[in-house]
Amino acid sequence: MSDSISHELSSRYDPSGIESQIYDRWLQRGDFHVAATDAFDPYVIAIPPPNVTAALHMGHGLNNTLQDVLIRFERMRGRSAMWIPGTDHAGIATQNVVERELAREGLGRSDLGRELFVERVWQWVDRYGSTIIEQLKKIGCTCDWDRTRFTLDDGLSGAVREVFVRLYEKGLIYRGNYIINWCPRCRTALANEEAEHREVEGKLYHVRYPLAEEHGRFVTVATTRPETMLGDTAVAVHPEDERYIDLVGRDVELPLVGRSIPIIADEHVDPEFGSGIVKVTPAHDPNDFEIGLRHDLEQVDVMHGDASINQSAPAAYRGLDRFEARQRVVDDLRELGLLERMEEHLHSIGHCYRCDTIVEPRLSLQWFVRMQPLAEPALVAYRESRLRFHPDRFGNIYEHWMTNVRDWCISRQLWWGHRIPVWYCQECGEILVAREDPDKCGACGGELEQDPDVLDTWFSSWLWPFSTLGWPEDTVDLRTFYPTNTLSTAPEILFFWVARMVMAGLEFLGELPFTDVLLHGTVRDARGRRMSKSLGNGIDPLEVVDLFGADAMRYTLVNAAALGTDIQLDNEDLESSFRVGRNFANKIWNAVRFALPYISAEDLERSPDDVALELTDRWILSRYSAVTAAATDSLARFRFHDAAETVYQFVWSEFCDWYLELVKERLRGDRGEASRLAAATTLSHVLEGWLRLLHPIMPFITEHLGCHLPGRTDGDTMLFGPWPAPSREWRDERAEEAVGELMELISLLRNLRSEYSIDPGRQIDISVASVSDALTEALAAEESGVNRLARLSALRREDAIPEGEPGAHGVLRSGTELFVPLRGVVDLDRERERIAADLEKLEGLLRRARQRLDDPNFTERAPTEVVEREREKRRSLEERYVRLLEKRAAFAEAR
RNA sequence: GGGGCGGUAGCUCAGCUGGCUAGAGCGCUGCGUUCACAUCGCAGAAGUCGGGGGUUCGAGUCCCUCCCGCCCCACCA
Repeated sequence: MSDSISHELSSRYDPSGIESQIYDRWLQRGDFHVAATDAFDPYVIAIPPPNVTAALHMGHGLNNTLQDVLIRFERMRGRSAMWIPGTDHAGIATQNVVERELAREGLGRSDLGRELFVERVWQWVDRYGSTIIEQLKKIGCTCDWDRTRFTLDDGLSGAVREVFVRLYEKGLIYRGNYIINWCPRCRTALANEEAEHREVEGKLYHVRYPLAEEHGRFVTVATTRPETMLGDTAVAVHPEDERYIDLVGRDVELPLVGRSIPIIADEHVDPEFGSGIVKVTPAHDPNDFEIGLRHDLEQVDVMHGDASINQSAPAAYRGLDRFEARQRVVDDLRELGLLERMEEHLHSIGHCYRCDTIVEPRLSLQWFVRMQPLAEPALVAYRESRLRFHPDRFGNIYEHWMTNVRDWCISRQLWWGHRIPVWYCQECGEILVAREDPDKCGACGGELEQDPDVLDTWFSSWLWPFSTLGWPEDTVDLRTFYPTNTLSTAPEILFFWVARMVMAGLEFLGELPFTDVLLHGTVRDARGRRMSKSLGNGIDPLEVVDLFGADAMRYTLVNAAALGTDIQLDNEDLESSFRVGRNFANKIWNAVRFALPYISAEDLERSPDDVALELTDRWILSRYSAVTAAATDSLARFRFHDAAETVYQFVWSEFCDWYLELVKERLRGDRGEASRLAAATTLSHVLEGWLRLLHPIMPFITEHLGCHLPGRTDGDTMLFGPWPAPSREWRDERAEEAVGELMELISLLRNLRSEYSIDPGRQIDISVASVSDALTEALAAEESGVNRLARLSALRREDAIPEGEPGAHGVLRSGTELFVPLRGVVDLDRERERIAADLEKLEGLLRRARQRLDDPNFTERAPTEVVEREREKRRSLEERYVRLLEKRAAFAEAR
């Protein structure tokens, strides 16, 4: 029966077909859905909603694998694990995509008008919006798809509206004219965080402004944006700057423009920088804006929304793009002899995070959220350790941002998004902010017009952990699943999203939205560059899934993702990048394929405690127990890499390389029924156990093989555990010591074979003496296994190793000696060399051990167990040393 | 200008609270295909843990300093 199954399994693991079949089965059974009414000890993750425009990239692959590992792990541990999926409407990004599509038809958004355009975006979303959701399924994500949400659906829009109104009523939302970051290409305001500052090699222009009423005298100002001088309304010096104190109060004549502007004194000016005189453009620079307020200066905005020069500037510059205008201004200044000099200047300037256009700081009437009152509780939660970051260093970054938080510009001059719920009365100017759309002015009954702008995308995302659960309604879902537990995301959206969610959760629900924030590393290419569309160095996760399977990809990612570190993959050599995972899947496959014919449903049900365990069984059970504890602890602490590595080493190096090899003959019944039963029982138990340990990381192959174990069917699943919980009673140091020495013996014999070029097929006789108790026990239990693995024809126990006979010598750590007679083939010189080398190494170790133990500081101050370990080490080293000395003496005489 | 991260084998990286002879995978060298796996097995070579100083009985691990990469934040025009 089981034999026939094993024949179905080919010698190579081929994930294609298997994965989708298994996933469909899970879906059909509704295995990922958790109803609030049945929830037990919920464990909840809200997915970072990918943009609807997104296609899966490796960053998603990594992040969602990690979340799925956590969800599966907790689900197997018996908790109601619920993972809320969904997508983000991604205001700017999505509008851009659709505008590009329109452009190909030769249309602009204004050709359609607002309503048709938004209609068009919805069509696009309906058509492509679920792409990434389908892709997440391919990599095995077990989201509760029934709960899939979209930041622009009715429920979430309601939450956004409620929040806007509440904050407005509380005085935390206001409208005002301030300098914001303006993207001239997207033609919208951006938040501070949405302007990415990068160092750029620019120029610093030193320009002479002639003093009014004093011909031939100038002041020199420095600027990196000469075109903004068209909007200058003052020139400023530091109030204590001796050099210019006499100038304060006089006027200069603004070149090219011709208006007179005052020279003022302001603290902000740094007398050390440049000439110590600064031009003041209140409408185009945040500092100048502040200076302007202090000195009641006029604000002259010289640009249109697309950053071309507007009517406020002299005719010669109108209509020019800001960079053309810059060149023209510089040329004209030079011609007038007013350009004193130009120098190279490295400075950092903002770029639009969506289209990379250089943003223009610009005066603009926008809506803002007052952040400080929201930040305070968010800071306290962190300081009281109710909110934890992994790795914890991100806590500092969070704290710094929260402490220096600035108001949030939330209005966007776009059409795609949540319309700002504000109406302006056309008659009396009354401003209405309302939960329900009003039709007449409440004050005068006049006509109303709604604010044309929409809200920042993040203004809906920051509500995600509770808006997805039905807030502001008081739903069962909300009461059951909020707060969520873990948030996993990339560090770059710590401010955009994570920090703001914390603030929103505390403000609107009075409770943190999650307790643990996991910030994973960045996926990079072989040269260490971040993977990106523009560099074309990305890896398509679906291609990897097609080539090697989702399990191989997941294992590789998890294995590479040590907490807080970036991971490097080679986009030009996928095989080398994902080989680890692929090979491991194949190893698992073959281990099970080997085991299947020997185990039965009864073996699987029987407890190892109910059979006559032999040493090898006790050893693997002990190791299994230790590994399970370690892996469980690692997963609970977000140390995915450790968990993956621990189980990998156990499965490959201990279970496959040693346990399976040792029990082969027992499984065939060569050592009697009782022995066979113990082996089959232990094997079944441990095998299924580690399949479960691996399930969160490699869900498909483990589920597939798990369902092929005897007595198991497609109706069974690993999804709901149980998570392995081997008895602590199985920990057996004695067995680990004995089998450990057995492995040491076999390895040494293999080493000698290799060193002496003994034909691998040839069986040899060896002798052992001074055999330790542990090895005695191991040999009693596994002599035939040793004979097979080391290819021995005989293993003779002697009182002493024969002296003077030609052969190879070795001493194990315990002091056990072994001798391989090499009649006729031995090379005496070679053996002397080998012994000398061993002696030298031992001498070094022994010297260090003795030095330590001779130092009373060490024996008195170090913990007793450390001292004890050191003594044991010295004892072992001395014993081996002495034995080897004897060998050397014996060889000295041998000819 | 602040803040942070990294520098461990040829390559990519582990090494969490200081304590067995510093590990893994890949690569490399040699050997090995009779029954789970060549996507394999066995054995091997390979490391001044970036440099220097300090704390300690003991430092890859803690402190200082320097060098070399990288990142984040910041209103030096």
